[in-house]
Amino acid sequence: MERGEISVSELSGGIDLTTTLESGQTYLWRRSDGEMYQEPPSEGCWYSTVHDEEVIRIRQQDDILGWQGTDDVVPQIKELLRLEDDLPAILRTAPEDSLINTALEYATGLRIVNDAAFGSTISFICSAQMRVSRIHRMVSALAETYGSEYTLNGETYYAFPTPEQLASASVNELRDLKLGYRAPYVKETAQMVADDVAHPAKAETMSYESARSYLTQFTGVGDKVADCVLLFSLGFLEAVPLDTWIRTAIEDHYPACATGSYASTSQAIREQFGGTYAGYIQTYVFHYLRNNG
DNA sequence: GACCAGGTAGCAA
DNA sequence: TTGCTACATGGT
Repeated sequence: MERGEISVSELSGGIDLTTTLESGQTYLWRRSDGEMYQEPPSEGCWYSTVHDEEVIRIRQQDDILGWQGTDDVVPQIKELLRLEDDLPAILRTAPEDSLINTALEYATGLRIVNDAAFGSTISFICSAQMRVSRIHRMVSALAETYGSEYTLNGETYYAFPTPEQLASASVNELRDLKLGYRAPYVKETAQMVADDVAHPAKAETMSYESARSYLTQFTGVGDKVADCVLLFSLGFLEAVPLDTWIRTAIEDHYPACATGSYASTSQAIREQFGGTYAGYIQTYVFHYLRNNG
């Protein structure tokens, strides 16, 4: 096992690891002291994931990010947590208003994540009409049931299943994991990727609008889920997913942006949030609203 | 017991 | 195109 440290003060804008990993962007990490979201992490507990066949553990203690891995996983951590993003420069592109100012202050150190595309896609298919803690439970169940096992320092970790592994599941098995009506969506999308009909990662090099449209060919992926995948796994930082929270915020704070269709409302709020990094701003606002109603 | 949660597919007009 | 409605499940 390798281990090491990353100095938080060397990151532009720093990071708050718990806020970043428990703000409903990613469901591919787990906490060593039990369930996420309910209570703050206990002192010294770790977050873990399996990425590209390597176990990654990370924790934050004040100004230090401690990490452990099957190898030197610093490059993977930098990529997954977007540690190279210049946070102050990004947040300066946001317009000044009371909601945004409050949200930016509330979630200091929040970074957008960069999950693997397939796991992100399935996670957000599962997210339909579901609270974040339950999405996390569903995704964890998928990993433990169909994912490959990895060992680090005597502990077992589960990778998110490959498309082939997930496509081997029956709809009834997925329903037993409490996926509900999302079960056939997950099955069909996994099958499409396994059969190489299409792959979410292929959207990465497209224009934003084309990429969103491309992703909606997967069963269970509509405009909103597509925007989540674009923002949280494919680097489209302008994507603004219109979920129930953001729609409420639009009605309350930016009524002029509520222009009817998803596409036009999305474009209006994207411009309202400053364009290029609108998705970053959206995630701060979402996190603030979800925790403060 | 309603109501709601990071919605989407299918179908009618 | 736009506007319904059904769809699972668990927490408040």
